[in-house]
Amino acid sequence: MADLKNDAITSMDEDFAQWYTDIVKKAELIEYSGIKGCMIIRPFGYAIWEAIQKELDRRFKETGVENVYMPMFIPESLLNKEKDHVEGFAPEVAWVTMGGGETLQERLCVRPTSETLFCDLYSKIVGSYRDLPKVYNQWCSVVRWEKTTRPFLRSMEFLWQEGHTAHATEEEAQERTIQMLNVYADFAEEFLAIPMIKGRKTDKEKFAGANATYTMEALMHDGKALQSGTSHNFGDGFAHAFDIKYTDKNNKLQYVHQTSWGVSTRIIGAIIMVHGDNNGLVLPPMVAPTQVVIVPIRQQAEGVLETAAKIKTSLSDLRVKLDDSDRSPGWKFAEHEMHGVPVRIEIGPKDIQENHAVVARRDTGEKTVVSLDELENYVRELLKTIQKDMLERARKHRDAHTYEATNLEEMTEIAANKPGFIKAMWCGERECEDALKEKVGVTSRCMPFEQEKISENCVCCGKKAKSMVYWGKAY
RNA sequence: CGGGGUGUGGCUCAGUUUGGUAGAGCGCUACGUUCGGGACGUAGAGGCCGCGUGUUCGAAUCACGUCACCCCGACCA
Repeated sequence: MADLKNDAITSMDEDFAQWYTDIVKKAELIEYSGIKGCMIIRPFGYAIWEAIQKELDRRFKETGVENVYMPMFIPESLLNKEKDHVEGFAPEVAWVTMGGGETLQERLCVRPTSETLFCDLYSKIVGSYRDLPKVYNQWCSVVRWEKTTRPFLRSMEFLWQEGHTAHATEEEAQERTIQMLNVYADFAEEFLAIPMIKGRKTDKEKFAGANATYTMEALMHDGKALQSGTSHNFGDGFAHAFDIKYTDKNNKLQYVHQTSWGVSTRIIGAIIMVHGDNNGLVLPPMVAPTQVVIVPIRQQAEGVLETAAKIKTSLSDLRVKLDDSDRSPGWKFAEHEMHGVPVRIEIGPKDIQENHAVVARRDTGEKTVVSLDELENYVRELLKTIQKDMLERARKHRDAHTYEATNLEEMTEIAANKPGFIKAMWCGERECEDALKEKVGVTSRCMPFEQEKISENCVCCGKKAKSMVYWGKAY
């Protein structure tokens, strides 16, 4: 704990990128390793990931997901089986060409994602309609040879989960694709207090090898978008490439229909950039490794630590920490604020004399004097309130930074001056999507499920519009 | 992968122009006084200057190479 504590972080208004970097370092989420693009996730950062894993995994299993573990190496021949997929990923795979000092007969890629391995497995274990569906998931790391990297947002190796399913029918696959997107978005809103826009990716933005990609997009504090989770419907494309067939009830051979879906440690970047402030991280109570910290004032004075310990015991079903280190109170305040602890209880001799404590909220900074008799209930309620308020605040911020444009001039003006989402109509043509990227500097984030009619015509070419699209600058 | 920047105790940086063998503040350790928003005093510890090669009597400083990190773009979870 020797580092950095006395330096304030860069203000987010002054330099958002530097603010982000300061937080990941000073809140002790990560340390840089000596390896390009690979970060060390420190205990505090990993605790956040564990909380995410635990909750997501629970939600997965409620929908019938089973966990497996796949090899981290993929033989080149296997990766090459599906044309779009290999073309999409080839530029960013790492290859193992030697083992034990010998050159390999066939080189192995370090998985950038595991569709091919799951397909290979399914081709072996699926034979009858009775074997379906297969709803597998794995928690693992993957490697993508990225050109530039940022902690959590884009690293060469990152942690994630990847779900891969095989179904008898197209309808069932589509249902599962949407189901998992909903699991993600509900999780993000209820657990991480991050409101999501759900929708479909344009063909340009969809996953290599997919028929359709669905996404949830969040808006960061600086007005940039972050793709926070994706769910893909593969149709039967991979099934044809990998020969995954089953015999149906009528004794006819059919190809399976598949899906895949993933959420990565990138979502920790979203937590930071949606909720954080100039004092550091702000964590929603649900995901916070420490939900309540008790800071004793003049802790060697009689009765202070004893009272603090009693308070801790009364809240022991929560994640409570009593900070009785010999730092000054002010130091502890700043320290726990940097780590985003949602609630702080201050307790000193004066409080004890008057039978109360001071309760401070991390999200608003508000301090309240609470009777010791009511403290337990007060804190429990406060955690719920904070969780709710944080979602509400994030939603307001997003809505306040969501704009509409009906023509190119408007859109250019907004994109240049008002960071955020831009809702605009689109004709469905790739040329217009490319042109908006070129001229306006925005990419399509998604075609939301909740469509609105902003106007009749495409914001770019003026022809008849097919759908409303969220546009923006993205991480 | 292009463009820009940075590597000197744990952290932030000075020193590099003009080569002479390393400094400051913070942090850290011990003791004491403190404690309601990053306390104070006293005494200490800690660095072959990212790495490599070269030039030189002599390199943190000059040259070449290399690695890593940061920022901005193009591509991705």
